[in-house]
Order: sequence, then structure tokens, then C-alpha cells
Amino acid sequence: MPHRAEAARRTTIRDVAAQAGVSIGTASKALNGQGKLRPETRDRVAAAARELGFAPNVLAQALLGGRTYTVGMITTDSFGRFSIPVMLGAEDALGSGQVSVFMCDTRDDPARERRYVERLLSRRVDGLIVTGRRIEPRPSIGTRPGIPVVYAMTQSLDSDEPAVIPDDHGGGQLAALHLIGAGRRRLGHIAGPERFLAARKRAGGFCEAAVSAGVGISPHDVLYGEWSEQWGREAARILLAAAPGVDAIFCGSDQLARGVSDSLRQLGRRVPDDIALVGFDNWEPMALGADPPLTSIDMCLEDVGRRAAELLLAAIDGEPPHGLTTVPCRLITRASSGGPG
Amino acid sequence: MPHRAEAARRTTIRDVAAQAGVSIGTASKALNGQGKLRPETRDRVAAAARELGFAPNVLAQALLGGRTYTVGMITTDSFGRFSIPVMLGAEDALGSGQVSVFMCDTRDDPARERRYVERLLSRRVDGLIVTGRRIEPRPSIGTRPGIPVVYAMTQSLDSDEPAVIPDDHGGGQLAALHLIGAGRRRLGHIAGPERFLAARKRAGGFCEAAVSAGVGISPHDVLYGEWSEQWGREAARILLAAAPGVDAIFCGSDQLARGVSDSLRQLGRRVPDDIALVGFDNWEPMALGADPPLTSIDMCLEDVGRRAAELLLAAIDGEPPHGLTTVPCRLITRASSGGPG
DNA sequence: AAAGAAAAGGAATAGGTTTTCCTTAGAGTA
DNA sequence: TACTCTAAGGAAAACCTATTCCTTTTCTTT
Repeated sequence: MPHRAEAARRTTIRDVAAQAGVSIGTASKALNGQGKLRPETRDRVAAAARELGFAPNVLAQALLGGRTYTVGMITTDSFGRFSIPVMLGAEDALGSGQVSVFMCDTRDDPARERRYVERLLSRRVDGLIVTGRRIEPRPSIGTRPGIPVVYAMTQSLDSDEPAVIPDDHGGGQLAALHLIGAGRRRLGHIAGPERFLAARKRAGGFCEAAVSAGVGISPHDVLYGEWSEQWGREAARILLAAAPGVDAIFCGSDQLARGVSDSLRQLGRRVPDDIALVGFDNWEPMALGADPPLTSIDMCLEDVGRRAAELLLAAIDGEPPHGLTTVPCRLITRASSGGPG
Repeated sequence: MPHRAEAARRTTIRDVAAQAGVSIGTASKALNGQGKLRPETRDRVAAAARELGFAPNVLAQALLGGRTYTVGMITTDSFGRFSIPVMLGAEDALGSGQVSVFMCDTRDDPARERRYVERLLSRRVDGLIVTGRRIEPRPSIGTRPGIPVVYAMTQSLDSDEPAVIPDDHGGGQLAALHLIGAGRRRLGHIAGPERFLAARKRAGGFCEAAVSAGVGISPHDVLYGEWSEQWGREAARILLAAAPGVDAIFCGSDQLARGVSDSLRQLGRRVPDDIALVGFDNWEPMALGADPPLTSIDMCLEDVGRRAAELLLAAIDGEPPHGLTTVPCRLITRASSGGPG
């Protein structure tokens, strides 16, 4: 095609310069506070720019400066429950630095992922954030060297590449300490699938903290299953049959806790009076909708995203980080463990 | 700063041209299949490009062509439950056209929104999609004329600006027809807050379809309240007290339906045998986690996003759409209304 | 062999901005 | 008066690519 087909050309710095009666270079200096100019000239240019609604063409700036103030965010999670808060945090940290974010959802398709990476590279992004829904190491996204990458809520098989993940182990510990602190001594844990690293880490932290506090629970008391309410319902029955005296249950997700809560009600056990309940994720629609509302462990995913973005910015500025960063979890106390509400 | 501070400059078409022993212009033509070149020359250039890992600088192309193949997506919903599927659909439609998406979350702050719009404009996006979590008309985003805007899952107070929203009214009708088709005759409806247009439209469609089918229910039988499980629990008790013979309840959201389901169990009514239940949103974690799983109305939000993106692309190509487009809902049948599962 | 046509590829321009280097004009000094 | 110095601002290069318009080479044809 020739040039642009249509519409009123946006005003450029050339228009501003003309209106102010100066050269293009002078206009640029006036707008950016560079060079030596008479104050009155600066004002004239500023006025012209305001009047014409001038905003510099970022493309041209980027072309010249070699930096686009743009990063790519790649998710395999279909903007799911985990990657979204991560993105929010990252966007927050980046956005305040005038960096814009290209969003790409690979739908778990490696071919699509490659295409997106190519596209982002030819858009000359300054860096890449890769998010996922599992913290397990994944194949490296493998860009050319020179463009920095940070993994968030996932990590690379190449363990030198920087990654930020929540501290699931610490989250499990938090749950145990909270329940024990509330006077519970006969603990149970209902978990997601054992093949999930996060499920194992949560269970590990929980058991470890309990044992350190002198409360007996062992890793093979953990009921691994699925990430579903259905499994929560089943597992609660199994657990109560095996250990009728249990007075606290930690669940590997809020969904599990919802299922457990249901079964407990049907079995005639009161929450929290008979059995205290702690979930994981602090997924508010789930946790607040439960009756009573669920105490839960919040992974602070926004912090994960924010941290990842900070690391990326550092890398772009020439201070590449390495290895794994974990972000601590936080306990949110609600009625299901006797807290407020 | 001088130029770029660091790293191995990316290979440009100049490098390719040098390597192939041709001029820049010729290299460009070879790579884009333009002009008249000896096949052998084309091959040589292609080989050089491959060897050097050349990808054209999209910034330079955009600067030249006046189009960036970039759109901005602005959400007020903190990437919430509604705007996400919309974005997914839009990204899908745009991405396959080689258009990349800038993501911006305004956190419902008008000042932030203005800043983002400014930033997107100075990045010379080809268009804008504005999404929200409510379908109520909102103040126009008000960009300069020339850059097209489409609203998705929200609409502009300026009713001429194009918008795509789900057909809540039709969704309500679907629910009524389904329940009546299953032989139910004493219908109840538990809704969200009356100040929400979506809540009113769903209720309207439901009552209208019921009445047309000769089943009595009137708009003031609708129990408006909150969008919460808690209100679902309460409203179910209120409804059963007022109309003990009810044999089907349509809920304005899956969360409401979850609450209703809980209360029904406690009141000793079986779902679906005694009372059939239909939710709205088809929010899978909620709908599938319920016991029994919920029949629900799916707003097909991905389609809403896809449609919005298509309209935007049309507008960019010079065929600006106008006014409101609605996307039909779909009934997803599950056990709570006697369906499969 | 000469002339014309077609094929192949090169030079230059445009796009918008920033920065470096120069030029001009005025003020100050010897 | 002649010189230097500084302040103010202009001209041009650079960033990278696509396209238009030319020039050169090669082939056909008479």
C-alpha cells in the first residue's frame, strides 16, 4: 500500500515546531528539557504542543533508542486463576515505569508458544515474563541471549534462569502453626494430586511444622487425590472414618475445603467448634461463600508478579538475576478456624 | 543516553543484504516477494536471512506503514471473571491476524484510565477494546476521532459507539423454557441486585418466557438481593416459606445457585427430584463443584470478545460498525435440572 | 550488428524523533 | 575597532524498512 489510506494524520513534532516557529530539533529539546533554550521559547513550544494535543510517537522513539519500553507476558494458563493475579502484579510494577505489556495466551500449545515468542521478539520487546499454573519446571522458552526472561509461578528446567514462585512449603507451615496455636492437636491434611509439586510442598511444610511443634502427623497420613470439591467430600469421609477424633483439617485448596465443609455438615460435625478448617489459595468467591467463611492461605500472587517484574526491569537495566525467588504466603483468618467473622 | 548501551545489536536487513551481496532494497524485495528478482537472488537472500536469524523490525515497518498491528485492551475489571474470557476471545481473533494486544487494567480509576488511553495512543495502537464487568452504559472513553473503539461486555453512554454484550434477556428465556420443558410448573427466581441491568434483564426474560408458555410468574415474584452465596441461602428459605410448592428455581448466578442448593439440602428438599435448579454464568469451578452439578446458562463470553475483535478489525479497515450487538447465551445441562451427569 | 524491450537490481525517500555538531548573533574585553 | 566567548537555535545523521523510480545489463528481433 502507499502510505496511510485515510484519516487525519496525527500531529507530529513537525507540526508543533511549525506552530511555535522553531526547528524540529529545537522543539524536541524544548519538550524534553534538553539543550540551551530561552525560557520563553520553551514555553512557546509547550503551548503549541498542548494546543495541538501532541504526544510523541513512541515507535519512533523506540526505533531510535533501541528500547521499546515494552515487555511480553506469556501464559500457558488461559488467563486462569493463578496467572491473572500474577499478571496484575506484574502489570502494576511495569505500568508505573511506563512499560506496556503485550499479552499472549499459548493455550498450552508449544507451537503457539513459539510463534508468540517470535512475534514478541520481532516487536523488539525489552523482556519476557513467562507465567504458568504449575510451579513445576518447564522447558526453557529459549529466546536469543540478550533479551531477559523471568519465570513467574513456574520455573525453567534450566535452573539458572530466574524464577519467582510462592512459598508453598511455608504456606503449609503457616497452616499448621495457626491450628496448633488455636489449640488443635489432632490434625488431618487433604491434598491435591501427589504429582503436583505444590501439593507435596504444602503437605511437607504442614507435617514438618506440626512435628516440630510436637504434634504427631506423618507424611503418609496425607490424603492425596484431585483438585476438586468432589474429592474434598470423599476425603473428609475417609479421614473421619480413619481418625474420628480429628479436630482440625488443612486442605490443599479452597475447593477441597468447600467439599470437606459440606461433608462435615452432613456428618454432623460443626465447623469450627468440632473441627477447624483451613484452606489454601484464598480464592475469595470460594472462601467467602463457604459457610462459615474459610480461613485460607493466600499465596500473594500479586507479589509474585510484582517481584518478577522488578527482576525483569533489573535484568533489562543490566543486572540479570539468577535462580529461584520465593514469595512468602499469608494467613487469612476467618470463621472456619475460629477467627473473626 | 548515546545509543544502545549494550549487547549484540540485533541483525537488520542491512546485515542480510551485505551477507547476500545485494542492496538493502533488493533484500527487502526478496524477503517480501516483491519486484523482479532472479530466483537465485531470492534464494541467496533467504539463506542469508535464515542464517543470521533475521526478523524484520516491526517498529520500523509500523513507522513506515502507518499501522502498528497493535490494539489496546482496557479493562475496569481487574482481569476479573467476566473480562477474562472476553479478552481470551478477542486475543484469539486478533492474534490470528498477527495483531498483538496491549493489556491495561484501570482498577476502576478514571485517572488511571485516561493515562492508559494516552499511553496507548502515543503507542499508535490501531484500535481499542474496552471491557467491563457490568453491561451498564459507561462514559465514553473518548479518544480522538480516527482511532476506532469497540466496547465489550459494557457499552458507552454514547449509544452510537459499537458495543457487544451477552443476551441476558435471552438467557433468562432459555432457563424458563428448559425448566418448563422438563415439566416444571411452579417457578421461582432468585436474582442479584435490582440495580444491575443484567439482573433485571435475566429476570425479565425468564418471566416473559414463562408467561408466554402459560406458566404463572410475575416480575414481582422475583427475589432481588446480592450477588452472593449468602443471599442464595437466605432467599431460598424466604422463597420456600412463601411458596412451599415450588418445583424449580432459576438463579441469577451460579454463586446464588450454590447458596440455594445448600439451603435446599438443609430443608430436606432433593435436587433435582423435588426442585430443579438452574444457575447463570456457567462458572465451571462453581457449577461443577456443586452437588449435584449445576445446569447453567453460559454467556459465551469468548464469543463476545471474538465478535468485538472482529468489529474492531472491520473498523480499522474502514467499515465502522455502530450500536449494540448481542451474543446469544447457551444452556449447559447438568444434573441439577435432571440433565446428564 | 543495431536497436529496442525486458529483466534485474541499485539509489533515494519517507516515516517521527533524538542527539550531535555547527552556525549565527550578540555581549564583553583588550 | 577587532577579537573572543557564550547563548540560542538550526541542520543533519541515525534508527530500520518498504517502495518508487532509475540505471544497467541481458536478451530478442530484424
